[in-house]
Amino acid sequence: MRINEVPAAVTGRAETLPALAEVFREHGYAGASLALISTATGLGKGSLYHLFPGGKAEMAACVLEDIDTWFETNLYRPLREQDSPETAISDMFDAVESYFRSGRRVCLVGVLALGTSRDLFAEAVRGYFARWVSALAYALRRVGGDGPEGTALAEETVAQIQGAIVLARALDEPALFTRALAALRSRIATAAG
Amino acid sequence: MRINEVPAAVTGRAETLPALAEVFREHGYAGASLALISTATGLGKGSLYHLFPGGKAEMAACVLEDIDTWFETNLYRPLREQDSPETAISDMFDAVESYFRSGRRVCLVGVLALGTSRDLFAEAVRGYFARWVSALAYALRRVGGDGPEGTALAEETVAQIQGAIVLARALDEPALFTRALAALRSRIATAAG
DNA sequence: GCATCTTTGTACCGATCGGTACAGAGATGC
DNA sequence: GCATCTCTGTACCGATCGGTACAAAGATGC
Repeated sequence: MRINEVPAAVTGRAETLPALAEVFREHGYAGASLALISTATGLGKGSLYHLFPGGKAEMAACVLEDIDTWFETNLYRPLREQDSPETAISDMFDAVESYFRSGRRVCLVGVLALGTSRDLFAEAVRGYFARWVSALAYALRRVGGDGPEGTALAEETVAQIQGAIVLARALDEPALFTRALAALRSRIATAAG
Repeated sequence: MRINEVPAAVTGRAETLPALAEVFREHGYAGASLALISTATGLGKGSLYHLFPGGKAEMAACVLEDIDTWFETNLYRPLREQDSPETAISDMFDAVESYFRSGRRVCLVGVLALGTSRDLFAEAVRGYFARWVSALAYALRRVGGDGPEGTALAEETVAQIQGAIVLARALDEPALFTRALAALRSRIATAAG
């Protein structure tokens, strides 16, 4: 391990990201204390600051990047590149349903967007939603062909997903999230058909 | 001031609530430190704990109650009781547009719903959204007459409002919020007409 | 003016915050 | 086996956390 520079470190980082993400999701950026992070990851402060010299801010930034990559790979790219836009859109709803655990799991990017920490991660937050909307709008235009209509429907769809997470959690009724996705599917099918 | 029991205290409380609400909105429950609260309200710790012996938790609870009362008076009751449900719904959108400052202001109840602090205020958060949905569903049923359809559309509408706040803030594009409200208005008009 | 009660600023409490320092354990190369 | 480098647990730092104690200031009643 003398020649190569950051092999084990990178590996170790990737493995902690899911636990880190969960802490930030549940407690927000301000509420995620190092003590919580330490227990959630099973790592002491020494290890944490070895992996993330930048502290909490770097942890959150890495988590955001990880999430962004996942969405880019599993949602945005298919929406843009898959041959059948109908299939891509349907796959998107499947992915959303399972990623957000049918409404039981919160969207970290949405949480950050609402807080003051938005300023810290403004660009990442903006990019995440902007690329979601634009990829979906592109797919909608391909399937429907209604010119600029796609963007409005894409915005409404992404907003509906975010709002459904809020509402499902507030009412403690995960079924509401699933229902909302089903309604969106049929709305889009109608608009396209 | 010997006979009556809590006159000045109550007055003082009500006057601090807007500033308190703003702090909780911007920083969340965990992020709203007493130092921030103190500067925002212009009150020292002595005064704050005199007005709210229960500390932060009581402050947040009072803010939530205040918000709930406002929505009950200005939105829910009109939706339930106004003669014309169409007017009530249109007034609701006007109120929402101005209350949320055209998407520049965040919904505190939504913020709390996403965080861990939801557990502390679960009942208040649940009630706020449950009554919003049910009042709107009732108005929609009165205007449309499609049986149980109203609840689904009401849920979608409230979720869309919440999601539009998230998205407008994330993209730093308040116009998106206004656009979303306009789309909802016409969707409801279509569904009703 | 005096006594009473309310209101408020300040000092302080222990706990916890994010972050640093560093010694020693553990792995690796030769 | 020994030197080198990576990793990690622990102790500690100053700052800030939410909350308390309390004395002085301000209002009020008579």
